[in-house]
Amino acid sequence: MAKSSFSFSIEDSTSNQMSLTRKHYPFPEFEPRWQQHWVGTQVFRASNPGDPDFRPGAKKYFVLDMFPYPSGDGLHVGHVEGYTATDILARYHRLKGDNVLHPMGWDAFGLPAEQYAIKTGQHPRITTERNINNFRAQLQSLGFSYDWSREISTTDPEYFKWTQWIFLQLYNAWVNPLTNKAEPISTYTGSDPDSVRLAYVSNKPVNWCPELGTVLANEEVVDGKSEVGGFPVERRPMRQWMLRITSYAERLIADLDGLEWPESIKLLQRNWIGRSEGAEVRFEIEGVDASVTVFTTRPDTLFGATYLVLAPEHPLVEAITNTGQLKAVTSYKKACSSKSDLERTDLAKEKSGVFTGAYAMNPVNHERIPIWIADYVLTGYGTGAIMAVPAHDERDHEFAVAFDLPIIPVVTTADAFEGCFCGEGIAVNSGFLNGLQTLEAKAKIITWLEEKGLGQGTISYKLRDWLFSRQRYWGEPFPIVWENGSHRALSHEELPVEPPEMEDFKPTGTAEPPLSKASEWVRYAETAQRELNTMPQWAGSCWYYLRFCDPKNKDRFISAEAEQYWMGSQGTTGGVDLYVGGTEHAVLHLLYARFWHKVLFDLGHLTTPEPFQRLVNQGMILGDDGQKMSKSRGNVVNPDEVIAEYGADSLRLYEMFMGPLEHGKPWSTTGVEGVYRFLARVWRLAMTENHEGNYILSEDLAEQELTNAQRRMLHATIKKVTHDIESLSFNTAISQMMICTNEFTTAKPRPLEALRLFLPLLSPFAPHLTEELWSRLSTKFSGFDGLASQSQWPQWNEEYLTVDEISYAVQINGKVREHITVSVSADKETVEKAIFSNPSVAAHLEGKEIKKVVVVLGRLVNIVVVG
RNA sequence: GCCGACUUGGCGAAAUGGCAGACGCAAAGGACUUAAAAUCCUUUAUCCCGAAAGGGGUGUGUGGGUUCGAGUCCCACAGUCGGUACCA
Repeated sequence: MAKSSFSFSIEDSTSNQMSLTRKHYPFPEFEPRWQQHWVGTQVFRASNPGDPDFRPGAKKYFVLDMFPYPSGDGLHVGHVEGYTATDILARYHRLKGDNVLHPMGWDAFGLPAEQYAIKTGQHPRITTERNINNFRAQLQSLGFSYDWSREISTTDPEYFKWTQWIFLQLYNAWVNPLTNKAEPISTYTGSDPDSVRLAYVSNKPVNWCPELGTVLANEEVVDGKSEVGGFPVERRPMRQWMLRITSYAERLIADLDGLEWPESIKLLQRNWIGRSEGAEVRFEIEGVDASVTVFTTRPDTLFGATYLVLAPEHPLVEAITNTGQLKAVTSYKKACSSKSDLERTDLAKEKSGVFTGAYAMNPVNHERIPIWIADYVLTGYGTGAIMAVPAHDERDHEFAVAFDLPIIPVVTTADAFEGCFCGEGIAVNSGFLNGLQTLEAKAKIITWLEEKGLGQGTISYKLRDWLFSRQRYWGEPFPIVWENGSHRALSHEELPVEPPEMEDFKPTGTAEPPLSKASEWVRYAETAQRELNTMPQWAGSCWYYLRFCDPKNKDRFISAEAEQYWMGSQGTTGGVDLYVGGTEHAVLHLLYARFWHKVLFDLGHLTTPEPFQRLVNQGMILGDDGQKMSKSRGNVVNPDEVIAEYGADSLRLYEMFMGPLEHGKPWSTTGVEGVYRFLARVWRLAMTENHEGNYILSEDLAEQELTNAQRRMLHATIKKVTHDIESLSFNTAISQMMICTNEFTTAKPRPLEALRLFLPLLSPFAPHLTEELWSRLSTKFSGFDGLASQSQWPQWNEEYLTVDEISYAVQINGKVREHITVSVSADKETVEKAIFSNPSVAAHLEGKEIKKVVVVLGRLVNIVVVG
């Protein structure tokens, strides 16, 4: 920012008058004025069915931003990019007459506020409120057309009351395997409802982060370290709430097909869910009345299985280990459990493991094969046990080589390979499978296993159930109490469960959550205590898009009418019409929200199966050095400073002009100056400075018929901007508006009709400038009634786009040699005739033999010659 | 390792298989001005021939292919940036 000609910035801030005269156009005066007007008169309020001003004929358009976490750092230029894109769409659809829902709110629970509170002693509610006020002011200073009457915060008891209510829906539901849908738990007829609830308690090992004093979801652990802060994470068993998202794995994959999402994001979700088809095979254990079931994707290689490996935590390990190996097995298990995930990953290069002393029988050939334990087999995936086929699996191969275990090839291929071969081929050394292709062999062995009752075809998923509790203060408390060691739900009437007022919410240093210190709050009744965990930050963002449809509803999380209207299908699979946000939420937020939505859909609370019909990821804005913006690099651009220097419209327009929305792109301050100059040129289309230095309407303006060229330019611009907005190609829409503006800057007199058509086109991009010009023009001329924000999107007329003559490029062997102008109505023969009668074309063809002539009407002619 | 995205002037970029570089930035020259800023006009991929007007060659990461014609489609390779990582 220091660079450039603005060396009087100190004076600017002390003398308002100075700064006003120095700007290319007086945005510091009118931008705040219009922002106040829009907010004050609720210009962008959306009406719901049943509201007095509701227009039943209007199409609905729900355009949503990923709502921000209101951090203390304030708004980032990256926020501005996505929010400007959606604002353009919202304003465009309003001008087209649609009923537009464009809301904003705050994802305000979360660890940073709590950690800041611990450091400063201020209650997170205070800092959160302050940050929200700051964020709201910043968003309003950009002129975003949100319906502020629908503002919500996840920390508001009126909001999290319903977050807790949805949790109870999950708690009180199960997935009926017959229908594959969630149903009320009352339809479950088994003996142990707690074992099938969608929200359940688990004591399995979880990701515990001692530094943060909380457990984390798998998704929040990166390379064995916490995603937030990068602290080491270890695995330890703890009593935790889990959500049974795995019951929805299949549908979460299948329903991606109908969504207008980037293919790369769909792929990311598919990979995360990690569906793999294979088989479970049962191996009898020698000398013990037990069997091990393994999961494999290559049942066709069963004849090549030369040993089994169990995860160290596998429940059978103790029962099968023989006395001779007991010591080795116990110490290996201990070593594994004390290792953090980080160490386990670090040591992954060397395979380790120990022999249990037990043997299993390979069901196909009755071979006696040893059973090992090793930490390269994970307890949470498949059955926690594998059959090792070292000839055809790299990990098994490496392990077999390290521990000198037999390697039997059972698949051949014509291609040469080194070490082990993992691809598909022809089965050998495999008894009744010999000679079969891998695909056929798989089918045959699965049938065989199923007939003999030794196993069956099955599908396994990488996706794990969602660890849903955190040991934090600043989150939604669970609507659960414990009594005599068992849990039960609170009734709807007892919601919301608000967190207790606490002075000290520091981590306890143990696995006990901070809420344990609020002893009065914890004591629910004589014999009942409240659940001490809180929900993760994702909870609030899982359903906020629904609440925006009906934010003030006291009786329901969303009314049926509002849900059907705003989330309704209108010919698509339904949901939010456009959702814009960063790729960082590709698997976490977007998967969790889809899961909750499907549960609520199954239970009859919603009418569509997916929340977000169309998703677009904005690219990252980099510093002017091409690196990711960060405080340590010192390349962070502060939106407030850009607004002060060039205005909100310039910032909005620049971020849209930088390049395609989806791409990452580096910041350039001189680039901002470029669009700033463009906006100043638009200003001067209508305004001029008088002798006193005041802006007045330009004398060049006149009720003057457009020339054909001017009309063509305007209508071409309407057409291109319309198409480009719908395809989110904002950069090319802006360049077309620049071309159009340049055409009119020199026009004298300047037809007012041009401004009547042009200003609405620009208004979604630069709403303040267009509003101001519209208003000033209305003082003297007709056709500028009301607000520009509430005017009409113009319609182009194809007739005006036509031209009389077209310049054809004449290519000879693909190289352009001449340009020849021909009437637009000329047919193929006429064009050919015109070209061959041209003397300079003839000169090029001198002494050559014409092999072929290609005429592309309206574009070019290619003459293929030899010689 | 695996998966994905990307690669076009000095820079950000544009181009339904049809005249590559629109639009903007930066740079250079000019007009206006006492001067500057602002504004306006002109030039600007690159090499060669020419005093000039003009003409010709080469060019979209690299190498092949399809086509009358490829930045765009196909194959192989390289580089950059994301994501992921013993998932059997």
